Amino acid sequence: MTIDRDSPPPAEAPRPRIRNIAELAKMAGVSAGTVSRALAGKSLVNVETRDRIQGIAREHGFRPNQMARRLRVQQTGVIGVVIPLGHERRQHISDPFFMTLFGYLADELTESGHDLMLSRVIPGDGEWLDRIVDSGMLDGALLIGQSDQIDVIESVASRYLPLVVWGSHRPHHRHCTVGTDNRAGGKLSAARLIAQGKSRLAFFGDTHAPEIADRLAGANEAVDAAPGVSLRVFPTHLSNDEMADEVARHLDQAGLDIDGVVAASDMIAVNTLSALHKRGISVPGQVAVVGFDDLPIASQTMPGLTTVRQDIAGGAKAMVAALMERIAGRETPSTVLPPTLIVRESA
Amino acid sequence: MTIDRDSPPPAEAPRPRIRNIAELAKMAGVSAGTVSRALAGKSLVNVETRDRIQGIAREHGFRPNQMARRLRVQQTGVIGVVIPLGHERRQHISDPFFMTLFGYLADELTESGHDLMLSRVIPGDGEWLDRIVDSGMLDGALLIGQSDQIDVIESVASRYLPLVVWGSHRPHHRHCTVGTDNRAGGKLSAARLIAQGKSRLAFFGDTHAPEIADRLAGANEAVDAAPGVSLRVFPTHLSNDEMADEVARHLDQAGLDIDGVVAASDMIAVNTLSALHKRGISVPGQVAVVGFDDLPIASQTMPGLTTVRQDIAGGAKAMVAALMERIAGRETPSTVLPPTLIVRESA
DNA sequence: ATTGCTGTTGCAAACGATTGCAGTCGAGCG
DNA sequence: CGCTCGACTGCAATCGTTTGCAACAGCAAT
Repeated sequence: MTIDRDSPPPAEAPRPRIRNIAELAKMAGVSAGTVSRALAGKSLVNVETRDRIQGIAREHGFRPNQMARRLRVQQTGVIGVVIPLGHERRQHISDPFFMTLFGYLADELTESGHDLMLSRVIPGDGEWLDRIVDSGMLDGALLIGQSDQIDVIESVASRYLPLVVWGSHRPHHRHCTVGTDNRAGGKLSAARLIAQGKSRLAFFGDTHAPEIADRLAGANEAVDAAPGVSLRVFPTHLSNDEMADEVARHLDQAGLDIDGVVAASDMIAVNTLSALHKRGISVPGQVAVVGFDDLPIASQTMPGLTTVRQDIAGGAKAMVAALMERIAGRETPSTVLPPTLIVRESA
Repeated sequence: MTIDRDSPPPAEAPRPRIRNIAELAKMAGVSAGTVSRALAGKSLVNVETRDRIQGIAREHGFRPNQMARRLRVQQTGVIGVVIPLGHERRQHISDPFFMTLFGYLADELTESGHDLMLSRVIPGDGEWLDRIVDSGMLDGALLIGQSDQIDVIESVASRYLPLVVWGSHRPHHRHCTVGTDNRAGGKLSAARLIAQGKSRLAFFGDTHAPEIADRLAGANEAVDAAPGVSLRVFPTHLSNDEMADEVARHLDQAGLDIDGVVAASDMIAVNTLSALHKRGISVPGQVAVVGFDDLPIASQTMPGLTTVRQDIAGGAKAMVAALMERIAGRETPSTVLPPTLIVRESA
């Protein structure tokens, strides 16, 4: 299992390494200021000294220390990306939805020349977000999900402009959010099931998170508008390990008292599909399922998952755009993205 | 789509914000040095002045600037995580394997009190890694995958100790790697198919990446040892969009000339499963499939995916452990993790 | 009364860049 | 010849901490 324990490398040191601008300045016979300007390619230095300095720098592989530069110019080019872990404790970070959004965010951010920092989050302490935004290392911060930390978020947002949050917008919120119209999404989901002739619906999800609560509200809206249709809610965690068991338990408990399930996420839906399959219950014949998110995985289940699509890529773009505005000192309104129903086979 | 354009928030500023340690020092009537020590909880300051200073800090929500502190103490607590994008250009970052490993890495690192920075990667420029490690912002760097950048990695590794790479180990490499024994994994995969009575095998994957080439080599090893068994290789990209089409094309081209496929990754396997299903080809009856990675998704396909498991969590742990050693200035050997065959229904 | 601690605190020098301001030097112009 | 101007370059302050060293007070021991 462990190999290559042999000799250390021959440790060749071709040139003495230059540690800072002052050393390079001495070598070039100029002052530190000139070196700084030369390396930055400013026009104030004579082209030939500039080239000479850049030559030495290249030759010795010297690059100015970013930490020092950033301290001096008072901006870092670093954006913090944070997931608040409120109720769901462990491993939230590998949640596929988070990862997908995170991937798009990373693309957008690096595209615009920013670095991206994932900061330590200590739940259960009302100061986690303050610690992050006050660290002085960040030009701005992006939050993925509100969890149950609305109060903390609100309080920080009231004094810290460059903050954008993925989640649900409420009229009295002061913080800038980008998110899907979850209520509309929930309604789409339930409405689809009802349109397919289902009437004994179940909702699988954890309604402590505001997003999920909205989806449930939307589903209820559709149900209320349809006479003879009922909806039971089964609390289901979002973290992958507990989820599978919980779904199985719900299914066993409810038996065939349900003929349609509106899942609060695609992951829940996928687990439901697989649990139904194990029990020999046909989809969508006996029980229809509709998911939420439209993650890549949704198109690869069998049967294909009918789901409510969130425009994750568009959301990421909107978040970054808003953040850039706010870094520049301008207020931005919240954005709510319309969901769309993607019909596949499961409902 | 855009709401809440109304009035800006009332902008309450309860207390004048403290900008730095010196201001706080003036308020407390002590020197900056004392404040620094007090905030750090050092024992050298009188407990009662310490408490007083901490009180003022808390009251005003003051936190020392990390950029300055890190410049001074010459260590950042930040670890860079980088994916080299060599041949596969776009969207590599949302690759589920990468994301999964990244998630575990993030867990390990934050666990040990480190921040994690995803740096901009400019492919096609031999200096990308130098730029990252010489930025002066990082205590160390973790690379996910070698892609076709071995030369660059080797050259940086020869002068920069705190660097650990996920990927294949070759005897002459000087850089520290952590990775699965891909050859053994490939062999397990093909051997399973052969043991199930399959004899016309196909390999789906992109052999430009060293990891994948190893898996193919392992598969060939198993094939060579079994008389009458053949293996054809079908180049298949790793990025999600092209993959589905390619797999479909392969299947149409090969028809039933194949009865088993060793997929270079679970994502390829999942796509294969779904393409087979669409064509009405039974799994594992007519064609058996085995994947590679054992991502969470593998257990949720129908039929469940038989696959070669990489110990991603263990790998992440090993990478971080090695990195910490190296940050402390000690050499570490490479680690190669044994793969295991996870048997489900698809083969 | 001197010496020697001990427990606190202040001073000032780092850390490694950037940048406004002032100085130098030569050329050009009246 | 004196003056101005432009093109460079150097000086030194600044960003906000940390930390070695010195200082100082109070107190016990000599």
